[in-house]
Amino acid sequence: MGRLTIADIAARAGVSKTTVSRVLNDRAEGVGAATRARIRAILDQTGFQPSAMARGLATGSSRSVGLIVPDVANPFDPLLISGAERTLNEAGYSLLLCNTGSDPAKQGECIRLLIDKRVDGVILDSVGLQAEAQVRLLEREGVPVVLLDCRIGRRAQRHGVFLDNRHGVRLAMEFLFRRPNRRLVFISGPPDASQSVERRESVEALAREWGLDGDRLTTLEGDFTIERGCRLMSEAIRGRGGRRPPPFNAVFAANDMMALGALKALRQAGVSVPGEVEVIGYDDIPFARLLDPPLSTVAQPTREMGAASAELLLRLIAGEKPRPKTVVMKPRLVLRGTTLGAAPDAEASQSDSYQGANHAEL
Amino acid sequence: MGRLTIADIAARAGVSKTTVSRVLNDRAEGVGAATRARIRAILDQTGFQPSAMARGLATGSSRSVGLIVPDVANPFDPLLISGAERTLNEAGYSLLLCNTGSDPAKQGECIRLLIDKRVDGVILDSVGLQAEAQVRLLEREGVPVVLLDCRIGRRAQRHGVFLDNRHGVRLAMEFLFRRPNRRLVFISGPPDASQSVERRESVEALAREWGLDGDRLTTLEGDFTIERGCRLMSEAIRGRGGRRPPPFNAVFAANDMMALGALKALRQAGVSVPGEVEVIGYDDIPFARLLDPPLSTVAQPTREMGAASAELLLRLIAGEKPRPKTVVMKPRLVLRGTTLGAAPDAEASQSDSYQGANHAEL
DNA sequence: TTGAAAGCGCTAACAC
DNA sequence: GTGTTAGCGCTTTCAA
Repeated sequence: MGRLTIADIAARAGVSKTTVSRVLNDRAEGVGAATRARIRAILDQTGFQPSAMARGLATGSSRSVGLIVPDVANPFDPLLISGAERTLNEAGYSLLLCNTGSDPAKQGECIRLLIDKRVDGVILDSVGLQAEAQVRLLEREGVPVVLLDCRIGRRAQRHGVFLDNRHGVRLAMEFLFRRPNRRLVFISGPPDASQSVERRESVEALAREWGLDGDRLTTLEGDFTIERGCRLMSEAIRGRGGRRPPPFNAVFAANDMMALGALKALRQAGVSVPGEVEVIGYDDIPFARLLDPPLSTVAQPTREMGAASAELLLRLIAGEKPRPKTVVMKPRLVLRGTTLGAAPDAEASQSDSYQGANHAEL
Repeated sequence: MGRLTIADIAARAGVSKTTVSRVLNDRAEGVGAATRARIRAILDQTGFQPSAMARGLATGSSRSVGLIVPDVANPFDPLLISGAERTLNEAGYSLLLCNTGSDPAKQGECIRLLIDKRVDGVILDSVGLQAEAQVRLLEREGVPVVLLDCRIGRRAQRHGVFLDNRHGVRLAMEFLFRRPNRRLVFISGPPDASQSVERRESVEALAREWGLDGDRLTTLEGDFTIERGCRLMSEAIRGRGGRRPPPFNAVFAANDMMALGALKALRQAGVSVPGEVEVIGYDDIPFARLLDPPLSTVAQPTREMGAASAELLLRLIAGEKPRPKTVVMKPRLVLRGTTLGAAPDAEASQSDSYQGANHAEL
């Protein structure tokens, strides 16, 4: 092919590479108006595109950032990605996407890959406990890191964008316990996901605060999947006998997928939702509102979180030392069809759309 | 920070950069066993990561490819991405993800960006009619392109991975018309998406072939969104009067989103599905099976298509001239709860999972 | 088996 | 305002 280089342009314009470079980078000074125009013309006419690699090598910046997510095919991650991608692109950065499949080893490989691509920064929506060491690898290389929706290393004050899970849990719990005689089943997430841990601990804290005994609150150990949510719920319905109605009247799942599974189990058992049992999920994945009945859930401003992480990272890359170091977003409780006293149909929830995220900074 | 360079390693090992480079690249010859071991040790110990940019500049290959999709947040695209990402990563390539938001202008920018990143190839799941010119831009630069699930420029024989939409439509139509007295509403997609056009033309071809008159087949102009599917369906139900039952007993939507909207409209109108009206969608997005009733649909092996596009691109990058130039995948008809005489519940459709994609090559 | 030197395409001091 | 000269960190002939 023999791609055009800056030298070719310089030759055609009868100037030096430096001058072309100055035009390319829109430097105000250093080039006369006439020369500039002439070079511009040649640039347009040839459609010359300077090599980002060569430029990166010379400047020490690749103008790209890595985004590591557990699983693109999750209903959750794409929103994070799209929020981040947009913000980054507008700032002239491109996105190197890494999918770990929730495998810590693959996550390590991704990080190494990003290091050798010399990304200017990394947004990490991570899993696993090796993450701490992996992040340190990046830090050692001087690569700014923003944690996205995951806490790593309890103590370390790292930059990050998080959801206020304590608040989210409180919203759901206060709603479910708004009336007396509530008996709740909480389906928790896996113990190795930080969001899951936070949500579970928040439920437990509230239970202590309110003096809930084992009769009022049962916690089931889930894993964020539909199947598990479904299985746990069928077992809970059957209880020790096969009696009906079920020994509880409210379900709170640590994510929407498990809530979905739970709904399925309830339906199969002929339990009416929300009549006999109210159900609240967590996340507000796009399909939550499409279910029948549409799922009531703790909504997180996912896309905004992605965007916020990109903004934070951009500031770090620019060399700022942002205080505060973390952005904590507030979840909202969205009541739809799986709870009582709320819009029974998706139709009525047109006003569901996020009304601008709350940025509460710590 | 002062990152380590190959020169530092060379100095520590008391050898030349060349020698280190040879070890780095696992060249069999040219380095004695002892030296090699010594260098290896230093490499591990320092955790040295060579700069992909410098390497790329020297070799002329960035070992990265661009993937352009309309919208990550679609239920459809993530599967394509994950299929492609995996294959590429295994081959040592990383993925530059570009989200066009279905905006042809943004798509142009993405392509320019990828060119100046000097990606080794591009996978394009495109939109719009300017695409032809944009692709030519890449071709002019000598960048291999694989079209993914989109046809561009009717005549040009470009490399690509496609779905056999004619076959998919036939499967659905033959099923729906398996009994006499069927009156079908076909909800088509937008006229500027190639898949949409193919599906619509296939329906029309079949209608001619079978001599279906306007009484048996009504085509509605949709746009692939839930809302439009819902609105079109409610209008169709009301028909010219407000009579019930509706003037049709089958609905075929050109994608699942519109089928979803149609289901909602039917439910709101109190029409029983599949009792009074059978519904078939297209795509088999992950949530199709989670609906109640689970959606019958024409399933495409989305993830496999992503993977296939990556494989094809990899071969092009390797300099092969693959014949055939295109891979056409076969869709399957998945009968679930919105059609009669099939598994009425998602539970029964455990065997739904793709049984290996059919690769029919043209 | 090893190394010296040139060069990939660009930017950035520092002249002129 | 413009050009010269050095690199950026690697690979790759070509000699030794």
